[in-house]
Amino acid sequence: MAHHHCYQYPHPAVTTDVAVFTIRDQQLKLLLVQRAGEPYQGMWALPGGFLDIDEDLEACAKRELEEETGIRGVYLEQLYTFGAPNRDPRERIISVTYYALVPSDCLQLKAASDAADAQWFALDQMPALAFDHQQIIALAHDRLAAKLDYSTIAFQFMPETFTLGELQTVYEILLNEPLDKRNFRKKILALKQIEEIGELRRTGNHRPARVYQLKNPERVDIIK
Amino acid sequence: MAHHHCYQYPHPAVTTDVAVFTIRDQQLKLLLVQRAGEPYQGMWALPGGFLDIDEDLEACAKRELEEETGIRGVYLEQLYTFGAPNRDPRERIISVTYYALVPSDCLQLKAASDAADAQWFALDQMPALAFDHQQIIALAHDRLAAKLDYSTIAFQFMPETFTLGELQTVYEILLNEPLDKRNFRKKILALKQIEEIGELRRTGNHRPARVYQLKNPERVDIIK
DNA sequence: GCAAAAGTGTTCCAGATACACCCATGT
DNA sequence: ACATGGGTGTATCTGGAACACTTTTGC
Repeated sequence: MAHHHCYQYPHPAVTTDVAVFTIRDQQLKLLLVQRAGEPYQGMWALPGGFLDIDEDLEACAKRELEEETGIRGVYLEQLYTFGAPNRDPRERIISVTYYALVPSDCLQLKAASDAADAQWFALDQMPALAFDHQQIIALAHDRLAAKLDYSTIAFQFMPETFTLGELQTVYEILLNEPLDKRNFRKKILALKQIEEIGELRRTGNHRPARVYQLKNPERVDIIK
Repeated sequence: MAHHHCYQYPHPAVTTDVAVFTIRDQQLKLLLVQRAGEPYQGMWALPGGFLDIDEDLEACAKRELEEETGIRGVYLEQLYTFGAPNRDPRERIISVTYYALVPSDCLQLKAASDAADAQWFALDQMPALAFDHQQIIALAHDRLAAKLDYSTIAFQFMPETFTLGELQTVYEILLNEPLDKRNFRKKILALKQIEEIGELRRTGNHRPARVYQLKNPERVDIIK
């Protein structure tokens, strides 16, 4: 039953790995799974796994993400392909990596067969990571930071409806600096990416806030 | 001698393909090779080929590029990884694609074993292309256009020494619009990426131009 | 002396930044 | 009544865009 798939020349294995970001507890966090098997058993790694032979790359990333963490329907973008000859001790593995952004109200994490556990980690409190995943995360974080400036990618962190104050908080966490409320609102509304749904949300001892939603929830636009 | 490399699960093949751009005859051109064997025999394709099992991805792109076209030592950056299940009729192939920029004085093209011929094509005069290479080229062109705005990537088209007039012509070709000479010089010199070598170049019936060179020829910086 | 590209500063405009007060609610 | 975040407009600054003439050479 073993080694029935034979080729004239050696073939590397191909995997996908996904760096999933969200905003939780006023911090940017990343989703990791604890490895159930060798190699690097017990260490933490990005969700991901081997490509099925008739499966599209992005479909593989989505499938592994759902199998290992229960997350689905998120914004997903290809990041980079890693293929250093010895990045995996078992065999030559090419990893096509993706990064994903999930809304801050996404709670549906589940541990599944390939992963003993899945957990959110703040970027400055990461455990020891398997393979070259530290490098993948660093690149994903750089890309996310760059895209904040010239795209509407940050909207992908928002739940279906949200207030301008909540959106500003997300931007402040991502940029790690306070923003001016009036300038922020002016810039966001000028993008014409969100619209009022006509409701007010009351939370706490203060004036209720207008509720907005994205006009094109799936879309990330390049701005400027 | 065939099919000695066996695996428990099926493995895709991995290739690299490279979209090489240059400026020639006042046009942005792309390097294609004519396919010597099946599939798509006689059609044109990007230079590229199969990854050796112990070879780094970028090394593979550079090796195939030199084997098929004689070009070496160019600026090379990973573009995207294509892996639609039926993009190659032979077997499942994942292609890690790169794009490269070569200086406009690069003449060393040679036909080699895998490619019957190598030739520069203007982007609006492309022949029929093998596989999904049309799609790869479109993406590479988009990326190049985007990077013009926020990086110093255009300098990679310049030979070792050049004049500001030559540099402006390159930008005008890439952006497909005339530029104001004074604003262009102001912006370029503000980048502090080039320096005078102290010589003048006289070409034609007019005043000689100062000759410049890059301070860091290998480096591409993000600007703004 | 004429044609052709090299070289050089200033004005103007638009988009980003800085900034302070009133409003609606819960306790 | 007071504490809390929601909501709003204007003045200033800065970086990009527009713009014309003199210089040096080959013929």
